[in-house]
Amino acid sequence: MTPRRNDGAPTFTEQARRRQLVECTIDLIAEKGLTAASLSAIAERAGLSKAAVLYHFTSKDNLTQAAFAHVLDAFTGYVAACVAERGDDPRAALRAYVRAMIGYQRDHRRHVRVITETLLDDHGGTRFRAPGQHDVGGRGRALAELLEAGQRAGQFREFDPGTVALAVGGAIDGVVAQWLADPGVDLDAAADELETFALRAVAR
Amino acid sequence: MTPRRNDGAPTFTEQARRRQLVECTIDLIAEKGLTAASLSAIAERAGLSKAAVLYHFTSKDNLTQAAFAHVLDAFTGYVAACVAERGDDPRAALRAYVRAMIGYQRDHRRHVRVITETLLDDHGGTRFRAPGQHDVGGRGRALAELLEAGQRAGQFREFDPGTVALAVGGAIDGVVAQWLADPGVDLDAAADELETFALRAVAR
DNA sequence: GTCTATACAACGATAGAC
DNA sequence: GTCTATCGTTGTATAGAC
Repeated sequence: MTPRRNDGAPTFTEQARRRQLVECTIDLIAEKGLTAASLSAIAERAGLSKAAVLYHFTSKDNLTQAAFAHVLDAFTGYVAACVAERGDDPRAALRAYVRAMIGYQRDHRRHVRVITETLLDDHGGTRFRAPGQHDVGGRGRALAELLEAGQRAGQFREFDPGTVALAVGGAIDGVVAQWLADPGVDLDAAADELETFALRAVAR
Repeated sequence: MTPRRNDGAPTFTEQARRRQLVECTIDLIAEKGLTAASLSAIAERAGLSKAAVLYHFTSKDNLTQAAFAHVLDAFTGYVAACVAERGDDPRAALRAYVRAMIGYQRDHRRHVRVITETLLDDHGGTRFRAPGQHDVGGRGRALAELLEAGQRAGQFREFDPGTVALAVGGAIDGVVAQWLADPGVDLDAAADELETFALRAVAR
């Protein structure tokens, strides 16, 4: 009965509708926040009824998670590609990571808003994660492995890669969060600062 | 009419009721999260009706902000006191800051939960702040001034104190957030790691 | 398979009686 | 000062048209 179980053979219209609804949801969350992006508002923008939305997505949470995944995939994909380009040199890779993280968020404010809003929606637990720490798709581990590779290459000092990865990710999030709250700050200058900050912290 | 304007001469019962309601709110948020801490639930625990709660606090947001302020004051007070003890030596002060930030959050999980839950409640804007960055009471600036003092004393390298303060605060938040999500991690070991991480990053 | 229509409980908020 | 009664809106569930 429920078409969401029919993952093996999704209809054309089903696929198109899901994409459209995800798009509307992203727009609405970016514009007015998660709570203001009610099912009614999403349905109205998409031109259907509330119940029609719940036909394609079992719940509001289901829909917002789909929008979240869509946006996060683009984010992690971009960062991973940037880092992979400089995969040979650990120091360059770390710099590329910092620049990619900040550059993407600078250029995609609405996507960032969706990520934070969705992440911060309490999923019934204490599991609060800032954007830099979320381990969807193993991206949280990517930085830790980058750091570990640098240690093996003898370019970074001794430390626990997992903990330092959290620290570096958190440092980036902290600076970006400030920029989100007050776009007047010079994010590119902060990125430079952050680059040397991270390199100094892990250097031998 | 509304007693909340009457700040000059609050009734005894008024003060007591407000304190009681704030206490109930803190407990409920810590136990079940912000959304689950509905006005009905708070009223039930306090032994009054929903509307009676809204008499003492104009809105739910008003009440949760009061609980937030109450809890945050204790937090910032503790950290400020710890740092002031080592105010003479910038390096010791920075270490004290890191230890105090982590130590308090380790020992007061329920308070931390209230802070994050309240902070994350979207107040209609993009103003997302992680616990370490919030500038209530000028605590956000405290770290920046600490760093600046270290520069003047010639013990820290050249950098923008504001940006690096955000980075250090974010690094702490990142590690603590991971511990909140998975209490299995050794937070004390992470604190050691974070101490040298921060010192290395700002050293000449 | 896709959708409209309708109903429901719970929420935050308000007005007004006592 | 505290309560009851009520309102509009939210997310969700079900029935049934096409």
